[in-house]
Amino acid sequence: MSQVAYGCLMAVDREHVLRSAAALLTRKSTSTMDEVAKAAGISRATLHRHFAGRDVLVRALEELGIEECEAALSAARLDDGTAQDAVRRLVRELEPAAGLLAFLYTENQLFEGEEQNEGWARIDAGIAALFRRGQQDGEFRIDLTPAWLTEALYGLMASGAWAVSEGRVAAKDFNHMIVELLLGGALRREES
Amino acid sequence: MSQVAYGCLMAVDREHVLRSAAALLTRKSTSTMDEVAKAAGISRATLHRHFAGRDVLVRALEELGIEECEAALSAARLDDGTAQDAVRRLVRELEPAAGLLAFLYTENQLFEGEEQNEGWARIDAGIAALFRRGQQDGEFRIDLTPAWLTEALYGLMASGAWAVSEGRVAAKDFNHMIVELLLGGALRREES
DNA sequence: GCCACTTGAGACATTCTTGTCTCATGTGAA
DNA sequence: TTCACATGAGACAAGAATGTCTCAAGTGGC
Repeated sequence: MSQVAYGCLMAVDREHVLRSAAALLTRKSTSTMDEVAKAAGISRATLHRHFAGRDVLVRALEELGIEECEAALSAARLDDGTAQDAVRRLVRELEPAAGLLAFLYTENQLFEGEEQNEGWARIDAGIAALFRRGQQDGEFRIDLTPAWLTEALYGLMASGAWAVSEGRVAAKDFNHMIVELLLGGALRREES
Repeated sequence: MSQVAYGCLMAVDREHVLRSAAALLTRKSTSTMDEVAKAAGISRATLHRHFAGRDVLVRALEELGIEECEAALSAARLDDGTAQDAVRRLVRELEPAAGLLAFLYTENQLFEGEEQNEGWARIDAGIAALFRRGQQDGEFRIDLTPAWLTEALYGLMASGAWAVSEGRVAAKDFNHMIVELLLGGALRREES
C-alpha cells in the first residue's frame, strides 16, 4: 500500500520503528503494541517479529537512549573548556534525544526491582563529574550536589520536551530555556 | 484484623486511602487496583465501593492534588513581599504534595484527548503570574517565560520527589535544592 | 441481645493486551 | 519466470486486570 522502499526486500527499518515508538510512548507511555505498530506504519505481526515483546521493545529503546546519550557526551567534550560551556554543549547535543529521555526517565520507575542498565550509571557519572569539575574550578556553587544537578538536568530536559510537544514552549527556545535556567536560574544576574 | 477505629462504623478513611494510593502510584504508576488496595490495608472490594474504577481513583487523586496546590498557593501568599521570597514560600508549602504532584505530572500525559481539569489552569495561572510579577519588578530575568518557569517548577519538584524517594538526595535538602536551582541556577553568584 | 451497616474474601464474566500461528500477497534477485 | 523472503491480515488461546456479585463475619448503636 503506502509502503516505502528501504533497502533490499523492503525490510523494516529498525531505526524508524524505534523512533516512532519513542515519539508515541513519550506522549502516551501506556500505548499498546498495536498502537506502536500503527504509529510506525507496520503491522503488529511485523513489530512482533522484530521485537519479541513489549519489554524487548522498551529495552531496545533504553539501549537507543543510552547510545544517544553516550554519543552526546562524547560530542560535547565535557572535559574541554569551562564547565559552563561544556554544559551548554551537552544540552545542545542531548536535545534530539530529549523526547526519548523523557520517556525513559519516567519508565525507569518501573524497573524498580530489577537492576538498572549499567549504561545509565556511566552516563550519570560522566555528567556528575562535569558538575563536580565546575565546582572544583569555582564556576559552580557547591551547595547543590553534582547528583542533584544531574537529576535536575534530566528533569528539565523531560519538562522541556513535554512543554514543547504540548506547545507551551517554542521548540527553538528549548535549548536556551533549559541551559539558562539550569546554569543561571530565574534571578537576574545583576542582583546583589 | 489490624483495623484502626476511625469514626463510627469503622468507615474507611478516604483520605488515608488516597494518601496510600498516591504514595504507591508515585513509585509505580501502573500499580493494579489490587496493589493499591493492599497498600491502603483494605480489600479490593472495599476499594471498589469507594472508588468505582481506576479512572475514578485517579480523578480523585487529581482533585486532591489540586486542593493541595491551591491550599499551598494560598498559604504562600504569592502577592506578598518579593517574588523571590514568594517562590521560596511556595516550594516550601508545595513540598508535602511533591510525590502526588510527580505522579499527576506524568499521568496528565494520559489525559491527552480529554479536557484537563480547570483547576490546573487556575494553578498554572497563579504561579505564572508570580513569575511575571517577578519579571516586572526587575527581580527575575525576562528571557525565561513565565510558562516555562512554571513548567520547570513542576519538573524540578517531580525530579526532587523521585531523587528523594530513591535516596539520591536527602529529604531535608529537598527545599534548598529546588529553590536554589530554580532561582539561582548552578553558577556561582560571584561570576561576572 | 438485636439490627443496621460495613468489611473481607472469593467466585465470576468481561474486557484488553499479549504472544503465537497460519496463509495470502508482493517484492526483489537469480 | 521462478524462488526465497518479508510483510499484512486475521484467527486463536493465554493471561492480566477490571467490574460485579454473593456471603460470612465483625462492629457499633439501639
